[in-house]
Amino acid sequence: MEVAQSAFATNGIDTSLEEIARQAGVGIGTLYRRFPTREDLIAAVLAERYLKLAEVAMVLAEERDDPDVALAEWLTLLAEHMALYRGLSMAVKEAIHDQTTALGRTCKEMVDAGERLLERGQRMGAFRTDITFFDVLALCSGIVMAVERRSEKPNHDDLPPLSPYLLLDIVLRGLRVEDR
Amino acid sequence: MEVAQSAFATNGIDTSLEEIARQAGVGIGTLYRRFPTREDLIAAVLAERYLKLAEVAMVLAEERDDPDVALAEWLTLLAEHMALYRGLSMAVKEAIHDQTTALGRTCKEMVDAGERLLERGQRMGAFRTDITFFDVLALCSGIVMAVERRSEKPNHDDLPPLSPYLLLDIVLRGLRVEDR
DNA sequence: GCTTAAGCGGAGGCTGACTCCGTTTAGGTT
DNA sequence: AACCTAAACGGAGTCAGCCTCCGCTTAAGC
Repeated sequence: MEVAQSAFATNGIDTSLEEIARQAGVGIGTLYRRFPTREDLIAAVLAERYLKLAEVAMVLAEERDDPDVALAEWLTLLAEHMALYRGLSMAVKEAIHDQTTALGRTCKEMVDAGERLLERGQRMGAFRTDITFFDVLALCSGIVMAVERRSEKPNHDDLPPLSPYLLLDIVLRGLRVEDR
Repeated sequence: MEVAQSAFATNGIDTSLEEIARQAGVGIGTLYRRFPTREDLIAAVLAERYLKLAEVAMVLAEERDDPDVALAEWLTLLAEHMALYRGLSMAVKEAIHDQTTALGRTCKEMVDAGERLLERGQRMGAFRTDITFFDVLALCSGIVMAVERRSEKPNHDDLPPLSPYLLLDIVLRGLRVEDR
């Protein structure tokens, strides 16, 4: 079942639930009973990935002496995660502030781990102290949303590619304190 | 007619077109004949605002000696514009790269004016030269998207407010060259 | 007063979310 | 083995919104 749901990857997170049910060879009713909302399904699909991100945050906090590098690496992973399925970044952005949804609860640990990564950097004097981790998350999800093409228009001429890495780099520079 | 369309303001840019037609006291068919796509309608509603933004960009380029201040002021206006109607930032983001839509064409002048503002700053050595104006636009629209609450859940507890101004400030710092 | 073409409006077809209820299935009981 | 029951299943049905198409209205020209 989870397997078929990874069809998120090809059609984005807004794939019709009927389509998913069909591919999974299961009735639409069954799908809704197991996952009452789309977010429950997303959360189920992504749960292990979030645990991994939380772990990695802690590892980076220990292994990287430079908090700047640590945060940069972690945000890169987070951005790559959110870019996996079209529409995911928006869903995550909404969920992060809403612990009442399954997805929100699934993100919790990851968010906390990331927050510690930022606050450690702030204590070490690497980052501005007037920002919260929510600001950083907003920027990261904003970048991914901005880079996403909504639909795959076939002949949509080769646009300037809009690298999320460059945009992340800009943001990270903006997070650093002025005089280093 | 245009007047009724400013009901975008209350329900966001995704307001059902039938609802708009009803409020305008007009048939759905009539609405579609005048504005074949939703973007045509948005473009019509926003056209003068975009001209204004283009003008302002040119004024700022002359009046503000510091290109940093000029870009900051202009991006603030742009962000405020995109935050006017829920969903607008995403529509604009998509349209900017697609001159085949009415909205894309309406944005054109504004984008060009903003681009000159950035490039002037780059020539004056204020901004990194490895970025394009599309990067800046992406960050700006990303910020507005990230700050938007998708739906107005009534009792949605007072979340941390997530100021777009702070986020813009971060990005602007990131745009500046390292050693000033 | 009549003709005709442009403009109007809404019925209808389509898709997808979500619900509800009749049916199937499997486990336990005699 | 036959039966009972409760849980799991599946899809028909309802609703909303997008968009098209076609019959009707209206007004301008004769």
